[in-house]
Order: sequence, then structure tokens, then C-alpha cells
Amino acid sequence: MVRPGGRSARVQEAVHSAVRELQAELGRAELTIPLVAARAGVTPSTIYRRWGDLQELLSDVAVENLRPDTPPRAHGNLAADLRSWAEQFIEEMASPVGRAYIRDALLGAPDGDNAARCSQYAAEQIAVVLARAAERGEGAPGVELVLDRVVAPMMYRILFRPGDLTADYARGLVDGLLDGSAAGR
Amino acid sequence: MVRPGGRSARVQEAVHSAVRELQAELGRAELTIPLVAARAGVTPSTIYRRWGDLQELLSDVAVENLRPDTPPRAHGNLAADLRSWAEQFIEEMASPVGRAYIRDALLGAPDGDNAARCSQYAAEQIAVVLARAAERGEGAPGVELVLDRVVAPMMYRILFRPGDLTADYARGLVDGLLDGSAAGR
DNA sequence: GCCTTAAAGCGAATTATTTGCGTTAGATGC
DNA sequence: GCATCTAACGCAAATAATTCGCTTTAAGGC
Repeated sequence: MVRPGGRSARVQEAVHSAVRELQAELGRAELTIPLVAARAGVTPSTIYRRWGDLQELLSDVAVENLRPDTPPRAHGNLAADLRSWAEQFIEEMASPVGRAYIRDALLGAPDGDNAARCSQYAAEQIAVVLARAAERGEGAPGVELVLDRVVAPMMYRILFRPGDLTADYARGLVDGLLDGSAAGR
Repeated sequence: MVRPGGRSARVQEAVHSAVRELQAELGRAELTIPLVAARAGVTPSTIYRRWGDLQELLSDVAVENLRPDTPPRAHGNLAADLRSWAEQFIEEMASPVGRAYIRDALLGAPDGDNAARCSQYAAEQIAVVLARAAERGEGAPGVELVLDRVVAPMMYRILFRPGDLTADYARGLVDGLLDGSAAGR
């Protein structure tokens, strides 16, 4: 039986909050499960049983932090909408905080769906942008193509390349996609 | 003073081998530093001092495992070479073992260069393919463009999408790149 | 309101990690 | 070669984290 409400929910909320607070106060290096437990007013064994280890817990919190809180801004045409979204995305994700969240999110159980949720968030935002284009009658690529051509390169560089990423790069990816074939497959 | 040779090198070799052996015998879930130390004939504190924690050690081993052992096969033209390389890449990397290595490699210290080395390996292999094309006088895209259009999408899906990746997908990425503009920027 | 039971609390036992200090063996200069 | 220097290792004690059996609590179904 699943018990999503009541005490379980309160514990989860308390633990997540404790992680966020301590992360801000001490940085991740100092985080330990006993410490989080104490701050959350919970016994360590509760966290061990529910999350398994610190990685899993951090992964959960990171995914929550990565959830977009607003729909993408509308600018009247597909190119502007996509550019704007990609620029904001790269700015958030390539920042030290963003990189840390992404890493943490990936750190969760490989068979879990934390990483998939991250991709899902991006896909949903892109779908909104593309739906607006369709309403206006603009030819637009599919969500998958935007993921391949815009999101994937940004993520690849964030994860595998140390250097910094600029909004220019994000804009270039969008332009490269839209120039080629406005009405993608 | 750095001491790459002698005892240090032997210890590193012994520890790495121990990790590989135990990973194969017990799986990663059962791996602990004391266990690795015992197998390597080394005291745990040696590992703690040199690597810090299990993540860092696994990351080192993973990067080593990800190093390509042979240059990309040559087939006489750019399209065939790239396709062949991408197919082999996705086959190795999207497998359960490959996915695990990639995750482990990324898990190392964010300011370390383990992740960058992975990207470096791919870039070098691609550079070889592109150099062959140049020798033949074929127009060819730059390494960065191949990373963006071929490697990044594969990696993105490996990391963020649970489903399976096929050689067809890899081939499609290569074809999409070469169709657009044979003489890329 | 009374069961049932998933989830939390508690504490002891186990295991991992840190740390100070002595020792070993590559490296360097003569 | 030989003496010297010192980074890296070994050892062991102290500390901290993790596991586990058992008890208690409270959410959800009747």
C-alpha cells in the first residue's frame, strides 16, 4: 500500500528542506545523512531506509530544483521563442549551481527515473513553444529534433567540457536548426 | 614533487585491478574501499588519501575503461567512416556496461578532468576520421560540429533517456549532418 | 471508532572513515 | 655508487557513519 499523504509526506518535506538549508549553509562536501536527519528532526535510519544513501537523496532534491517554475516566454514567433528559451536554459544550467544540480540528478539510481524527469521537463517546455508556433501556422521541427539539436549539445558541453558556455552558443544552435529546414521532419 | 613511477605506480595498478576484479565478481553495489584495499594488498588509508572516496576511484577506473583501444576503422569515404564509428560508439556506450562507465566517469570531482577526458577521446577518434577525409580531398565538417550533431545527442539519450538506442539512430545522426552541408563550418 | 500495516523511532552492533606518527623506497645531487 | 630528502605508504587508535532487530506511531480501510 502506498501512503503518499500524512506523516510520510511531512517527513519527506522536512528532509528535503533540511538538505536545501544545509547545502546553502555548509556546501555539499559537509553534508552527511546524520546531519540532515538532525536538522529535519528525524532519525538517520529513516533516511537510510527511504532513500538508501546521500546520493539518492541529493538526486531527488536536485530534480525538484530543476523543475521549471514558469512556462517559456512568448515573443510572437518561433525563432524568438526558441532562442529565448535556449538562452535562459543555458544560463541556468551552465552556472555552477545548475551544473551541480544536473550532476546530482544523474547521480541517482540508474534504473530510477530522476534523469528521465529532467529530460521530460525540457521536452515539456519545448512542446509549449512548438505548440504556439503550430497555432500561428508556422512550420516547426518536432520536439525530438529540438532535443537532439539544441538541448543535447548544451548538456553535453555542460557535463563533459569544463569551459564556459555562452548565450551566443545557445542562439547558434537554434539558428542552425531553424536555418536548415524550417519545417523539420 | 610528482612520483609517477615505482611504488606509487604499482599501488595504482594494484588498486585499479582490484576494482575491476571486484566489480566483475560482486557488482558495484558491494564494492567498498576496505574490500578493494584488501584485494589490492594495500591499507584502506592509502586509498582514502590518494583518491578521497570510492566515487573518485571508480571515476578513474571508468575513464581508463572508456579509452578507445583502436583507431576508427577506415572504409574509404567520410560517410562510411563516420557511420561506422558512430554505430560502434553507440553500441558500446549504450550497453549497460557502457552506461555504467559513463556515469562513473561523470561522478568524479566536478573540477577534475575525468569527464573532459571522455570527450577528448571521442574528439580524437573523430579527428582521425576527418583527417582521412581531408587527405582524400573530401569536404568535411569540423570536430566540434560532429560532437554537437552526433556525439552529444547519443550521450544525451544515454544519460537522460531510459529507452534503448540503436545503431539506426546513430546512422541517422551522421546522415543528417552530412546531408545538410557536406562542407560544414 | 477499531483494525491493519507501512513507515518512523530507538539503540546496539557493525562497518567505514579520519588522523597522527613511524617507516619505506623513489628521486635528486654529489 | 652513496648519502640525503621526502612523497607516499603502513599501522593503529579514535571517530563517524551505516545497518539491523525490535518497538511504536499514525494513515487508510472497514
